[in-house]
Amino acid sequence: MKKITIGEAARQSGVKVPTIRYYEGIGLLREPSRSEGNQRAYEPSDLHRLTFIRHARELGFEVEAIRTLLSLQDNPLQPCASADAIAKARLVEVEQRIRSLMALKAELEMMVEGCGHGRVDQCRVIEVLADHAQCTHHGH
Amino acid sequence: MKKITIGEAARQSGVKVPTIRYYEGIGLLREPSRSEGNQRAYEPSDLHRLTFIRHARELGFEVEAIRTLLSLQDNPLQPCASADAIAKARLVEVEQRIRSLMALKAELEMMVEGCGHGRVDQCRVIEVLADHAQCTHHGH
DNA sequence: TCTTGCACCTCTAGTCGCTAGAGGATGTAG
DNA sequence: CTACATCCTCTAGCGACTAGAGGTGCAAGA
Repeated sequence: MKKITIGEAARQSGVKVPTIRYYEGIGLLREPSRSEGNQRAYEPSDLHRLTFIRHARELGFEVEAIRTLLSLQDNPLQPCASADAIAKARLVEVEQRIRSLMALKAELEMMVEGCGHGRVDQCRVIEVLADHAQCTHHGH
Repeated sequence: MKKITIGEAARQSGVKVPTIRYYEGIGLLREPSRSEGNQRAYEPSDLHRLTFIRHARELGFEVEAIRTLLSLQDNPLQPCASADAIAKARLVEVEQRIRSLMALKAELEMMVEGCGHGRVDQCRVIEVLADHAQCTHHGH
């Protein structure tokens, strides 16, 4: 098996070099073997793990959730209810976030459209911010 | 004008007490006058400013953007192009974030639906995370 | 062989927007 | 007068990195 440097691992996984070292520090990634000159030498399995982590981070999973997902991956004979629960919880979060962002979008659009590009004292943007009652959405 | 305590200001503005002190520390809020016993005494104008800040934070504006928006509000005779630009930039951010979250939602739904509640080695959640090529959306 | 220059090493501190807690002073109600 | 809530300042912590200092390793060209 070919070992690769941390820089190469970064290139291939899409995770930055300091972030890889950070993941090692918090125990997401095992400590790799070292070259004679004390440089980290990664194996293909580390690369897989890194890619898994990157993908999960992109999906917005927190490090603690990823820790659980990784330990599930390491024990493939367990029931996958935990993985399912984690993904479902994340899905609910994402759905909520989308709803809230849609409301914000509507409010921002109202602000921007209402701006007549005149002076600040007639500006809808400032006005809406100053007076919450003008919001169409009062959920926040 | 009636002065109020920081706790009352927190209650009326919806901004927590330590957060109000924090805003003062970073210069978003002026230093209020003090009572004999060195306790902060806020005026109605401070309350307006706090509400403005809270509302802007809820809309996701960063503190630096709010600093600019506040200085615009303080100088109402200026043209409002800056406020407009800030709001527009925020709108673009929100739209991008919504798009990206929609893609994540689709991917998470696929993961959750595919999970047959069996063992981890057949779990779609883990599988998709491990193999990025299975994603329907390759933007990330 | 030497040197250039990049990639690597460890360690600490900074980012953002708060939040938590220690340890003490003040204000108010009974 | 005594509780007790609220206030004060100060420092440290959160998550997930990112930046920088100060030093070592290594491969390639002159």
